[in-house]
Amino acid sequence: MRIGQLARRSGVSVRALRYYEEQRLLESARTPGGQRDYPDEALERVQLIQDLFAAGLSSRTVVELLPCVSTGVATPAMLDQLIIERDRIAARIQDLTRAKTKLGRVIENVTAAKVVQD
Amino acid sequence: MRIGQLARRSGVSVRALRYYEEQRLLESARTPGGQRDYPDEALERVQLIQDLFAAGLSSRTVVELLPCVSTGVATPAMLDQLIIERDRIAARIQDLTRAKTKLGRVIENVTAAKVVQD
DNA sequence: CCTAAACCTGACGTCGACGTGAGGTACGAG
DNA sequence: CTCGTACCTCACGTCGACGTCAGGTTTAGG
Repeated sequence: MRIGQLARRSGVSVRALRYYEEQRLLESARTPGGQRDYPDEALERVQLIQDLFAAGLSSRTVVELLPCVSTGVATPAMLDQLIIERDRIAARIQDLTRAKTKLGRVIENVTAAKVVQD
Repeated sequence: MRIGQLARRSGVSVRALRYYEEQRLLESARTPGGQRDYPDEALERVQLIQDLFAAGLSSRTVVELLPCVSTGVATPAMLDQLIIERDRIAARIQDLTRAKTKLGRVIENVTAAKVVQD
């Protein structure tokens, strides 16, 4: 599979895929002409990378954790890092939940005020 | 209250407070000498701004929503925006929850493998 | 009056995940 | 062989929420 097709299938840009390779998140074989050639598994990998980015991990962290996320084998340091990131995500969820509740209350207030006004 | 004290009380930097003013998120009176002088309510306001930033809102969005968040009065457009942001936060929470679950499973796998190995 | 600490206004630097444009090469269809 | 499209490698631009440095002013205390 070439880069354009992988981009369309995964929903990320061609530029992003090259960036992933630059950051050593994603490898590619090359055609004799020098064009990238991806195996089918690359699709899952790109989706995994996207998930981790969406969770707020940096590319540096992702590159450290990708091996154990995909293989299930981890060094103690990697396990620590995994736990740190999971806890960070949990804390972030707390923050967002609080903010959502706050906005929800504002919406209720505003709506109530409007109803009264009507 | 002067800027340094507000910074210490709210836990944000002096630079950040000046930035908030630049973005019209926060007002200040001035002493005859030109130094910022904040009322006590500024503390709550800064905390509110922080909460909204933490929820991923941009300063532009915050400046649009601050009036109704603090006063409870909103135009229809503001109400729409409030709902959009709340839903965006909810979606973000979903993403993070999925990622957290995924990392949790990886941690379980790794831990299980290690226990077996022991 | 003097000094140190806190404050002021520019204005440039940062970081991460790409976007974007330039200038050139590879590939598949006809 | 040729054309159009996809691809290649630099390499600079972007955006947002500040950090940081420079050079000067204000304030509170002794």
